[in-house]
Amino acid sequence: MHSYASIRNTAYECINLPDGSKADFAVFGRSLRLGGAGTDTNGSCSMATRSQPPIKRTVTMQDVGERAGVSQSTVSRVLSGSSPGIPISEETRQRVLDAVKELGYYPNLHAGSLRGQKTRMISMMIADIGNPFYHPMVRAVQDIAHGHRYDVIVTNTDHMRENEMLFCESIIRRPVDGVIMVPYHLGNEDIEMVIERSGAAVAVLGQHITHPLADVAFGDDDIATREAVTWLIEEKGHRRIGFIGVTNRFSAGERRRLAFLESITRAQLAFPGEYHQVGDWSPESGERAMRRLLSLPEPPTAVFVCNDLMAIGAIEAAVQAGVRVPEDVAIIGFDDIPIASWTRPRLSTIAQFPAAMGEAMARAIFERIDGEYEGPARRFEFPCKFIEREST
Amino acid sequence: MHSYASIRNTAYECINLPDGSKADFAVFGRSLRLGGAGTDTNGSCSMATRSQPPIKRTVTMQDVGERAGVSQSTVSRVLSGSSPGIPISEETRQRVLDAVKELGYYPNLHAGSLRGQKTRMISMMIADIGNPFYHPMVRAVQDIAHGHRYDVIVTNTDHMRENEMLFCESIIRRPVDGVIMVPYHLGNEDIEMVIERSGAAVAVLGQHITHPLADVAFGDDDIATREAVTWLIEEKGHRRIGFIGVTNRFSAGERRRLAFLESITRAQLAFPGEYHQVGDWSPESGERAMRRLLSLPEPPTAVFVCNDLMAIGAIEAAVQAGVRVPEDVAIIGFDDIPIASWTRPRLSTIAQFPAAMGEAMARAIFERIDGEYEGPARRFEFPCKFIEREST
DNA sequence: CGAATACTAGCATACGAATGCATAAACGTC
DNA sequence: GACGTTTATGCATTCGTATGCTAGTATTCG
Repeated sequence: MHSYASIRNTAYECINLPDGSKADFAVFGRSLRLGGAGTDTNGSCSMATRSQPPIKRTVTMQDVGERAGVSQSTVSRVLSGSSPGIPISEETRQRVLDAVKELGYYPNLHAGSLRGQKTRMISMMIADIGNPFYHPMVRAVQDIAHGHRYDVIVTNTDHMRENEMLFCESIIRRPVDGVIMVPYHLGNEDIEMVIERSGAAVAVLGQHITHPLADVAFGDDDIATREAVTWLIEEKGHRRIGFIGVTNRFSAGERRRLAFLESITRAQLAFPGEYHQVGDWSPESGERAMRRLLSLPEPPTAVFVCNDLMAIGAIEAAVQAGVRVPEDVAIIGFDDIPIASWTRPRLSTIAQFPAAMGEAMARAIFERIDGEYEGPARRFEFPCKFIEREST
Repeated sequence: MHSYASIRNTAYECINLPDGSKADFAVFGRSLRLGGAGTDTNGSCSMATRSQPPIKRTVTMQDVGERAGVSQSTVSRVLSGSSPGIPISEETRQRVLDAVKELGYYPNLHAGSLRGQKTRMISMMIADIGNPFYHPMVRAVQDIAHGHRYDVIVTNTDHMRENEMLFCESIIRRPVDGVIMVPYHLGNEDIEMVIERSGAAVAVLGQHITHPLADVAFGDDDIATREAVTWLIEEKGHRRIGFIGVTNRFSAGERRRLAFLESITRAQLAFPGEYHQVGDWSPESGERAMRRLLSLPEPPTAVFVCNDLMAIGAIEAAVQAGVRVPEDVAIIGFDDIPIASWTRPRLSTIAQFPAAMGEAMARAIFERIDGEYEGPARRFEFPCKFIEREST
């Protein structure tokens, strides 16, 4: 009934070109309907002795072989480019290729995964898809993976340790070729376990990871933080600066807090405890934190916020409280997510480059997967960049 | 050396509880280091005849069986809750469970996938992770999937037909239990093929899909569009209304265009061709489209934009052109992504409920996967809701 | 006391593809 | 014409798990 026109016409008829190049694609099923052809030479289902109706939905190499009058192993060799030592006659190769087309054969990736070949999957762990910071990163990883004909499993942790550990377990249960993660709690031991048990190539966003085999990407957010805070003090003349951060001894938030404190101390400014507020990266938490700061008897005249989402919440809180930004209070964010340039006032922030980070991590693991690199862990550092807009 | 403390302490020791409930988790490896225990009863690698060093990274049921002094099949039955007819003595069960713990055994999901059991994966196709509209949807799907202990493969199509077809092919090559997609080009035939070849449960966001087995979710965006446009005309008194849409005969954009035209026509307003501008869903394209509208000799006093991202671009274009929103031109968007309430002016828009849609689709496929529902396709309609803010 | 009936647990096989090894045919050489 | 060599293909096994079938041991019944 259906013609499957759109799929059928795809331009992927490139299983194993005569010139020796190979591809893992087999398309152009002349008739993708299965089990109904009728006039095949020996097209009846080979499982006919079963009590179940002979409906077989998957086309296997066995089927292709029967159709072409060769064995399954020959089909495998034709399709996989036959290891150089083992020649295949041109006639056989052609018969197999024809049968592949006629039956609409596709290789079953699950089989290869089980045999310990490539799984053609990578797994990616991020904290929250809802945070735009991660989008370009996921994007970059996906694009590179798809270029390698890999699929990507994406998982959120919501910054929770338990979810990060579940992620590791899921990799042991379903080993993949590569893993990219943004851990907030996991340490080198956990990564060691993932590598040892799954054999995957691992890349991590996180300065604190020093596993000898895990490639690492990170931003120099401490430097950028010091520069920005110093700028607030020296250029803008702020003396009372608040800080909205997060709780986690590993995270970038903590690194930024230390860098912030360093700048404050160096300038010999006071930093009362109430000036340090804690959120959870979300706009709502930023809004709450800002409200607390604004309700202080002597509120800060500038606030350094650990990410843009919380900074946006902070702006919102200020607007609602009738406090002008930046006249009454300056706000500075971190990440430079797209929204940052659409708020009013537009948000001053420190740009990171998640797309570049994602790309670096993806390239790193594919170099390992493809055997192009086998050495020790590499560390990719990405400079951050302060962007002055209207909120400071 | 390493203790793997964090993983080891996870609270997932719940393989197959005595009460009959079962879980597919096996954790608490007392010693997750492999091949080094030394004093195992028969812990030496069973593959010792190989020339390769006896480093075996994966712990299999065979290993567990040897440790517990039972066969692999018995281990399987203990762990999988043993089909009711086949009882297992409590002592054996306990020995197996102990061995599982001691060896840190995890089931290998690839094996089950090959055997044609559940793959414990679902695949999700969206147009663009960069568009916040999809986040709550992906989120909802992931959360429900993880609740079922499923992983989610996420793929972008960038609205391109070719990528949508590649997605279908990838599902044939690596069958999954469930598929959720947001197609812009695929039709019923393509979905038929996916279902037939992969056997997956399929749910689709898209009113135009009427496949007898594919559950469908969609919003009543045409109704919402008519209401909003009529409101612009009747309540706000606009007579010259522009439209920024997209090109695609299937997409929601086209449906909204038709609904828009209907309202215009019913009000007997003129709609010159230049008032219809086309973008590609992105803010930049919205900005360009708006610039074209504003440069007309008689620009519209209100513009209906097919999604929020383009509407934000439109606001940007207006601001840059010195045109006041909403005094000089009213702008109305579609989707109600979070950013919409952070722009200035805050964007009036038509809310959709992507989280609810994602949840509906995920529940639908899991009902089919779990065999709780086997009937014909269901259609889940979600009302849209106009939200008046400051841009109109 | 022998036989029927629980209980248990192991053996063998299948899933789909890759690959080492064996084999068959064709050809050339002495 | 026997043998070595090349060329082309098939057989059998492997990956880790689930499961139908078989076999053995206790327990109970006639």
